[in-house]
Amino acid sequence: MRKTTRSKLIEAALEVFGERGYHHATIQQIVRRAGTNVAAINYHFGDKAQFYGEVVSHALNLDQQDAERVDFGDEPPEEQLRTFVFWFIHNIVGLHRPSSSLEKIHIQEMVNPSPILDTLVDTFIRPNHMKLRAIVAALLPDDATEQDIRHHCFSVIGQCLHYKFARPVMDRLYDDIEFTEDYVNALAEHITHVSLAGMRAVPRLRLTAHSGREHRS
Amino acid sequence: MRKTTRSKLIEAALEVFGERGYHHATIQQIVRRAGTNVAAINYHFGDKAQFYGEVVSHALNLDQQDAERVDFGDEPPEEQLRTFVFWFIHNIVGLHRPSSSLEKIHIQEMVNPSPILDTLVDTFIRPNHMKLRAIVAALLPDDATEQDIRHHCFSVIGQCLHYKFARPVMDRLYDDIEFTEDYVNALAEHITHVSLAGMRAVPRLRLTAHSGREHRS
DNA sequence: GTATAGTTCAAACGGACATTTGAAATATAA
DNA sequence: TTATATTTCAAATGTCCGTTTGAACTATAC
Repeated sequence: MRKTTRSKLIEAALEVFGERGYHHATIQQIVRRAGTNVAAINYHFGDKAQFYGEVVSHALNLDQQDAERVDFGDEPPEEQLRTFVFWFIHNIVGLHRPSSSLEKIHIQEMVNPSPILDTLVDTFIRPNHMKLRAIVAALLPDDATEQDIRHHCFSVIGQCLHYKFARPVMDRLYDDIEFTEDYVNALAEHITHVSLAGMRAVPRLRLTAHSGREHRS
Repeated sequence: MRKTTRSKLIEAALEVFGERGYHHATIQQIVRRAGTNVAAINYHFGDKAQFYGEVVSHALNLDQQDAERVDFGDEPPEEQLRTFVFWFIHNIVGLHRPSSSLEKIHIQEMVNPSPILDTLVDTFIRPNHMKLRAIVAALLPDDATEQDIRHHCFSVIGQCLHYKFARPVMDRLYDDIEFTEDYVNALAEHITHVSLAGMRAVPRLRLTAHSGREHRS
C-alpha cells in the first residue's frame, strides 16, 4: 500500500518541526524530506499554521494510543517519584537517546510558544503534571499548602529540564560530560535524592525569615 | 554632549536584542528606536552579526564595571547559598521586576545559542558558576566527587531557571500565580531549602541501586 | 472510452528583511 | 574658506520564505 502524500508530509513535518521548532522549520525542508513540493501543503492543509496544528494533533493521537505510559503499581511514593524522574529524564528530556518528535515539539513550545501550546498543555503536559503532583502530595506532610506542592513539583521538573535547556552552556563549562545511559541514570538518581530530601521536612516560618532582604536591581 | 549615532544604536540594540533575541530582532526595530536608519548599521558595524557582537561586549564591559556584585562577607555557607539564590532569582531570572538587557540576552542565548555564547560563558556565566561551585563544595562532605558538586550546582540553577523557561506552561497550568516580591522571595527560600536538604546527606551506593531500570524508548 | 473530481507539479508572486549604493549633509584640517 | 574625510540618509537590490496559480496528471464514475 502506497503512502499518501498527506501522510508523508505529516511524518516529515513531525521530524522537522521537532528539530527546528515552528518558526525555524521551513516548508522547503519539510517537502524535500517528504519527496513532494510546496504546493502540496497548501492543497492539503491550507497554510503553515494549520499544517502545524494537524501535525501536532496527529502526534498527540499517536501518543495517546500508547495509553498509560508510566505505571506505578502500588510502590511507596518514594519509589513512585524515582520512577517518574527516570521516566521524565529518559523520555521527555531524552538525554542519552533522542526523544520522540512529540517530546521535541513539547520542548520547542516551552521555549517558543505558539497557539497550539494550549492544546499541548491540556492533552499532554497537564496529565503528566497531575501524576507528579499526586506523588508529591503523598510525600509531603498533610498540612502542606497548595503552594508547597506546586513548588516541589516545579523543583523536580526544573532540575530535569535544565539538562535540556542548559546543554549549550554545560558543554562550554565542562568539556568532559558524556550522557551515557549510566550517567543519565546517575543524574536521575541525584535529582530524586535532592527532591526527596527537600520534601522530607518542610520548614515553618519561611516567609518571615528572610523577607527583608535587599537586592540590587 | 550629543550622543553619537553609534552609541544610540548600541543602546537601542541592547534592549531590542534582549527582548526579541538575535534572530527575531530586526534592524528596522533597532534603528527606529535609535532614531536613525538602516545604513548606519552597515557603516558602523559591518553587518548584523558583527553588530550583535559589539553590542554584547559593550554590555559585558558595562557589567564588569559593577565589579563584585554578590558579596558574601564571612557568612556561613548555608547563608551564602541563600544569598546566591536570592540574587540569581532576582537579577538573572528577573521575575517580579524586569532583568537587565544583558541578563535577558543571557537567557536568549541559552535558548538559541549564537557564536557569541562562547564569550558570554567565559566572561559572565563561568565566574558566577564558580562562585556557586565554591559554596556547594563547602556544603558537601569532603569526599564528595567532582560530579556531585556539579550536579548540586545544576540542581540549584535548574530550579531557578525553570521559573523563566516554563512560565508559558505554568501560566496555563495555574491561573492564579502572581510574581509579587514576597512570592518571589518565598520561591527563593523554597529553592534554598530543597538544595540545602539535598546536600546535607550525600547517599552512598547510588549508582548500583537503580542501574537496572527499564524505560520505554 | 469519456467525463469529472481529486491530486501533483514547476513556476511565479509578494512580503519581510539584511545589505548595498550613491548622493547629501556635516564635521575636520589646511 | 576651501578641501577632504566622516557620517547620515532615502531608495534600491538581493535573498529567503510562504503562498498562489494554472497546467498536467491520475483515479474514479458513468
